[in-house]
Amino acid sequence: MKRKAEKTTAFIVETVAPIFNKNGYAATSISDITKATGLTKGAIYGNFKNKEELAIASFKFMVKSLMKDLVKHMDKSDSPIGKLLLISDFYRNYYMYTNKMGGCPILNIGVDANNQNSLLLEKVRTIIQRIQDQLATIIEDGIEIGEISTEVNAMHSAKRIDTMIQGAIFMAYTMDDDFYIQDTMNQIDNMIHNELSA
Amino acid sequence: MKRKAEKTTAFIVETVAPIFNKNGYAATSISDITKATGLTKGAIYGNFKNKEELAIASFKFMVKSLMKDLVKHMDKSDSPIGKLLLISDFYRNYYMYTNKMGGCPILNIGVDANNQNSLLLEKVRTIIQRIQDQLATIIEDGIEIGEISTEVNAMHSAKRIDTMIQGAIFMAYTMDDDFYIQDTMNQIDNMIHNELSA
DNA sequence: TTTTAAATATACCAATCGGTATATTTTTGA
DNA sequence: TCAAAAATATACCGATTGGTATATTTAAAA
Repeated sequence: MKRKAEKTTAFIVETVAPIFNKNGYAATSISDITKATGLTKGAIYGNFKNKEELAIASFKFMVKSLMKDLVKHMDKSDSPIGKLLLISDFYRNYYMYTNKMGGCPILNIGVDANNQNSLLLEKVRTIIQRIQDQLATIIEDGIEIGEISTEVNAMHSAKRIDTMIQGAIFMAYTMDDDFYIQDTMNQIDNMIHNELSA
Repeated sequence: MKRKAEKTTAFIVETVAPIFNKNGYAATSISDITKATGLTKGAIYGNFKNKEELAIASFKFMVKSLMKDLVKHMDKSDSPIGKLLLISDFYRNYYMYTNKMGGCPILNIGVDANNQNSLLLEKVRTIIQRIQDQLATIIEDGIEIGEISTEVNAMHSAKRIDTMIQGAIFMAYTMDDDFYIQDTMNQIDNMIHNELSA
């Protein structure tokens, strides 16, 4: 007796993740969760220690699939500049793309967890750090092969791009207007061409 | 018998506003409110119809004092370019400044209210719109007196600046790192000098 | 097919939720 | 000072909260 129905665990996470993302941690109740999954408390607490653990699993799940899609999109180019342009290109569809999962988990959970749930906040910080590290690595690769100017500070530029992206996402969702994302991605493309390119 | 002790109303709002700002609407309970104010439910519900009305009053209070300080800072210069530089200068202290009120209310309530509380969301949208309109007006004034290039789209630039500011605030608070704000304000200053100035 | 453990459902817990009706206190105008 | 009204406190409401103990069902190994 080994193989347990851990399909249920995955099913719960997939079903519940958009709810946590939309409503936030405190505003999502266990009854919301049982209602959405069609399962009972027994099933939920049989698969997760408590609400917090489920929220963390949900966040991880969303970010994982998000990053997988982003990396897949990025890999359409081999050159660092090409990859950078594909990142902004990915975010051009981000509003539509994240709508089905209740918005951007990094923004939503980042704000929600601040001063509320330190474990969740730590997860958000880790993923932001990872995104910026990856960005910086691409820029450094570009510098190495002479595609990007040697005067560029890779980590600074990575943080700038990430900051602009998050600002655009916040504005787009709060104002329900995709313009902010499109315009910011244009700006980032200009930055790549004018400030980063060697 | 007219003059009532409407001091209490103001006192409740001032005391409770940072709590709503930090915790969000759903995560702030009436008992949080009575505990913080030292008053009872009777006093709270005597001054406010319900929790939502108090949350809205709290948000309005924070934004009002925020805008008052921003405008006061801006008014240190008469020239449009000078005013724009004073706006970025204002936000250089924003992290410390908003820490005592539990973070940026526009970011916090904006994210919190989305998909949760449509009345609050509407208030956030209104204030963002107002900020951008004011910004655009300053830029238009600059164009009129020849200080800013006629090729500049005032509203577009206003939205760009606002988007970058909000991104910086999100990153600074989520990562607990003021760098994001300082660097973004440098970027905005560069934009003002290189892209906006005639 | 039967045994056994894993998975899920049911029933319950005290605590807290937002809100209200009423009692009490404080303030106010005369 | 005194009566009326305004403001606040108290006591309560049903509903819901996150969580648990136990009963039942499901599924896997023999």
